[in-house]
Amino acid sequence: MHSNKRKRLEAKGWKVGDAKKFLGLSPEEEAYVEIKLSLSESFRAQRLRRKMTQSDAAKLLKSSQSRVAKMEAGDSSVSLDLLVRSILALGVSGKRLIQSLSTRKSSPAA
Amino acid sequence: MHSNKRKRLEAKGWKVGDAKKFLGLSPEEEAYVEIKLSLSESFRAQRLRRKMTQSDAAKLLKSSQSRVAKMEAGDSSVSLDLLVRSILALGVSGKRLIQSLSTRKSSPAA
DNA sequence: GCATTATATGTCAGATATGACATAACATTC
DNA sequence: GAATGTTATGTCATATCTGACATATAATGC
Repeated sequence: MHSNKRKRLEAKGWKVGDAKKFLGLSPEEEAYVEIKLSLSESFRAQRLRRKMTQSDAAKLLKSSQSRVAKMEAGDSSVSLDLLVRSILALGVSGKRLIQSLSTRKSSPAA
Repeated sequence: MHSNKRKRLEAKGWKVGDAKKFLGLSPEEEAYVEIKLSLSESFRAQRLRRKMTQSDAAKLLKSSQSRVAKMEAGDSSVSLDLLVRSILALGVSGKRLIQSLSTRKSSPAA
């Protein structure tokens, strides 16, 4: 694993440092986690771009501040469905959502 | 709505023809459905490319033939998570999965 | 320092997705 | 048209996700 990727994951609380578990992830598990993290970061970036607080976003999404925090933290209790629907609800088009998956640094599509 | 898109959705059992409900979908709801359909079709294409039956795929995914059928039918009971994890489990890389979302005809990214 | 605001973490009852099963509908070969 | 193989549809108990709440931990301004 490249160190910058490791850093990204550690920063999200995946505890890569001491986790045989993570290091043992199969390629498909790793790709899945990367897609989720990428969406998490997209969501946060879009929320901040719109100068919304987590509570503002929660209201828009008819969710709660705590769930928004978990979404942005890449918490394992958050589904891809919720992430995708939330990003779309912020006004990002399907096209741009997908572009963001392809164009990010350390992208799952890299 | 373009007639080719309508055709795609009708073919998947979304009953667009008589559905005010669908025609009334907001842009984000429509984008979400399009992403799901796109993944459904990707999954089926990949399964067939590997010359697997739905039962073969179910075994690989530790799921069931009926759920695979629902995945491919774009059934609303199937999550994005399951679709994405299943496509990855067939051996498609994260990169190619995302590319397929961008490059298809009538893509959600179009 | 201490309010105030924003974000993070833990828990849980209710909602939704899941694999499994039964069975139906289609297709292909004989 | 019977047999066989494949895919589709309906249902259900269990597993997983969800919003909500409480509360903790930053961060910012005074």
